[in-house]
Amino acid sequence: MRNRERILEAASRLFDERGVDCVSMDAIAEEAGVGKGTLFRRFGDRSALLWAVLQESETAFQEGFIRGPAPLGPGARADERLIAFGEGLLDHVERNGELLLAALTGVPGLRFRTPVYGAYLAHVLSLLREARPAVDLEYAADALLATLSVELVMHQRHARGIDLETLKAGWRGLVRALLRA
Amino acid sequence: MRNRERILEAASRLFDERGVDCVSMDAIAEEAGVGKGTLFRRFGDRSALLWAVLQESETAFQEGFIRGPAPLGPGARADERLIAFGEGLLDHVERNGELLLAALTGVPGLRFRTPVYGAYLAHVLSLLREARPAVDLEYAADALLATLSVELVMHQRHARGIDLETLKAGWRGLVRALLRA
DNA sequence: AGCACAAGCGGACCATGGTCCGCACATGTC
DNA sequence: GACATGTGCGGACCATGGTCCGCTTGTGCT
Repeated sequence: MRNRERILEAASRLFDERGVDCVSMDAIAEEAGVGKGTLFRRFGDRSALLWAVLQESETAFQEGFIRGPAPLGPGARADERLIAFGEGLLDHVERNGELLLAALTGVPGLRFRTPVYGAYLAHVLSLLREARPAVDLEYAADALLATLSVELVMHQRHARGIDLETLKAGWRGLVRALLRA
Repeated sequence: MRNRERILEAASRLFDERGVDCVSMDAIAEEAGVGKGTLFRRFGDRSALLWAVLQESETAFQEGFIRGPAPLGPGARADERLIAFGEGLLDHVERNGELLLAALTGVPGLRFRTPVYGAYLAHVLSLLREARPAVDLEYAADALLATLSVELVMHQRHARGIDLETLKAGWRGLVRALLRA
């Protein structure tokens, strides 16, 4: 079905023009020239539509840490990879923050049920197992990911005005402190 | 104005009966015997109404770590107080999770703009300053609080089924690892 | 008491995410 | 070509959070 593409293009266009929060589902349907029902039949809900728009960029990031070049991908030490993962995720949020934030808003806890969170968690957990810090690894993995949550990072960047490099430095410090343990 | 009390009581009653998510603003207005406009004039929005319902319990918790007995309140070492703070917050979420979750859902980033977050942040930051770990203190404070976020804790407890004691143990381990640095 | 004024209340109204059903059209069969 | 069947589309409809305005009610002055 070509409708799916038309909808995603219409949505992207409107998001660029007006910002994600100012685009209603009705507006997307109209811009795409389809009925509103079609949007919801194809995507289920608003959040899923936003994920679909993000998918390309999300896949690229995941490819990067699963199969890409070191230090993000395999080949570097676990501590270096963990640092690179956080820095990469911060960059990803820098580029796609608005969309990510909107995609996670609404249903509470959605974030954790997403396959994306599963992939991140599995990755961080496997790096922690390799690095063997003296803490509960599962707990630490959630804790580290919480530090990189879109909501927090967006708040640090835009409400508090902390610059990206400072966040990356904070992340490096945190990871090193934890792995030293 | 006695309306405020009537509304809060009606809301609490309905929340207990049906669960927070199954109670609409219209239902609260009807139960309280007031117009819907009155709800919004008094509280501004749904989230603020929920905070008002929570206020007593929230204030008690904050009193506890600001002025209460050690180790939660003043008198213990910073590391012990930080551990007690996290355990106390976990207990608080255990008791009020549903309401807290609902109160934070909706507006993204609301969590961080709340005076509650400000109070927690200031507290954690001051304990960290006292404990002097070798990390960026502001970054670490946000990171620690992110670990205790209602959304994450509720997910760990109810979707993943991790028990409260395990979370507390994880928190203790995390804090000790960080302060060792 | 009668009147002028202010406060604040109620519920009609709006926007938006999400649902649902009748219909149009494409496809397959004779 | 005519007809049966199924897919999937559109937009009316619903629920809910939030807004707004006209009116009631209480207050103070004469």
